Amino acid sequence: MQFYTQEQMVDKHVGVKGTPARNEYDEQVELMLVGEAIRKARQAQSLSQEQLGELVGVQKAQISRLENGKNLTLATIGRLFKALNQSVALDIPSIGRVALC
Amino acid sequence: MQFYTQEQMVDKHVGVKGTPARNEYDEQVELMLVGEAIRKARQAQSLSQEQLGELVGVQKAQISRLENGKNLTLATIGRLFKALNQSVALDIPSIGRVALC
DNA sequence: CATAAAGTTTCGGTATATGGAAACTTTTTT
DNA sequence: AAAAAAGTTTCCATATACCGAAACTTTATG
Repeated sequence: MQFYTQEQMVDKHVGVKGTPARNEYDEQVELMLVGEAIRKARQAQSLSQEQLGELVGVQKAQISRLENGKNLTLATIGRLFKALNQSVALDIPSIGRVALC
Repeated sequence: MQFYTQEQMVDKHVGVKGTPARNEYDEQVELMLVGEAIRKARQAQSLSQEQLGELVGVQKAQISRLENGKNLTLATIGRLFKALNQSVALDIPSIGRVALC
């Protein structure tokens, strides 16, 4: 019986690093990770999506989309963590950090 | 003679923290800082906007816009620093870091 | 298992990003 | 100061984000 790593499976079924399909896949994964971070932050404060929506000023549907990696822009992320009362920064090692809220 | 801090001037002429006009202003400032970070990273490698454009696969006009804080999305930022061979991460203290490339 | 609460998806209209082409402006070099 | 290089802006068509409303699905709770 042969076993495969996650990386091998993705290479095989999506494409290796650098191919257009793989780039798009990797981007999606990153966005989903950001979404998951939002979800964790919300849950850590025991808020429902609806409650967070009220804090931010959007509907629960929008919160759901954000937590699932959709509609994520820098501005949106900033507004969200601002409402959650948490800092977010873009960290670029060679330059420093840029606070988003 | 009366002197004012930057913060006081912004409070007075744009609005205090929390007002819609001020929020929009602060967002713009953040985006410009990200743009400046991109510019610095490019210059550190002695690349022209045109050369960076070739690396990323876009025209120099687009690089110019990005460095001036326009058209900046997570995906765009990720692609850009990838081309510059530098890591970028979203840093959310309570949760951790999410790499964008 | 029935009901409510929480979360997700679809529809649809508006806003913003994408990025090429080309004109234009600023900066650098000679 | 003329020419070249670098950077910016405008125009424009297409794509994606934005986000409300409402239907729908999943997960808790009595």
